[in-house]
Amino acid sequence: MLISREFFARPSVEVAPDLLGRVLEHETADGVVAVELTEVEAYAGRSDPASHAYRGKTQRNAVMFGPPGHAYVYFTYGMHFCVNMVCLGEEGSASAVLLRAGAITAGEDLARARRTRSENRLAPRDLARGPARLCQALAIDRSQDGADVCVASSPLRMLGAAGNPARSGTVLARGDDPPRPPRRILTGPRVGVSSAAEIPWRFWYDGDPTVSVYRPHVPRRPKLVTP
DNA sequence: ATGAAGATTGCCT
DNA sequence: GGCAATCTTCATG
Repeated sequence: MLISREFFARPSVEVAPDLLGRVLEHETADGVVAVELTEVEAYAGRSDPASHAYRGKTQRNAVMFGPPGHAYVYFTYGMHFCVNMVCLGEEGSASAVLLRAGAITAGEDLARARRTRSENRLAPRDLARGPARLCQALAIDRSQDGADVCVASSPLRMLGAAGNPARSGTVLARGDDPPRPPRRILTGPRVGVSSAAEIPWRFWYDGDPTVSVYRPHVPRRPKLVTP
């Protein structure tokens, strides 16, 4: 079941905890990989010093200023991609939710192949444990920037989870997972942000092994040049 | 034009 | 726990 655009047309702080347990699916020529979200972070946009949208609209963050239900993908540290879901706060607020981690629910072999660097076999919990790892497992890059996740024809789409309220009471088809019991959601400071670090806008499933480890922001030392 | 910092990760000691 | 990798974006001169 596809998630509606109205779902995303709320402040990101409301959307973020609601995204836990939802499934992001990406279909490419190689196949489908899906991830059930276990950790997210809300960014408020223009009013949030930690948001990429804080200083206004640029070429990079333009999608965040557009309609909700689209993917904002950015490139960082010269090698990593991270994906957000655009939400709606106040008009033009450019709020979004960063997808930080999840559990692979489909296409595990393909996800592992994309994530594998060395000979070591990655454990399932490590396939999408962290925002850049999640993108790598799903093969998300800047070409998915602006993708609409609310239409069935999109290669990148957001689905409701098995056992979510919309499906309770329906007869499960053979092979479907049974509904799961509700899970406790914890909240705390966002990972690696230098400003507004005290605001608890990170949400995750208590005790879930796929949730990334918390790290406070640490400024990197300037490159040292010795003549 | 130039430089510093970054919503991170993996490998090293 | 420390640090390098790697490059885009943004701010400043």
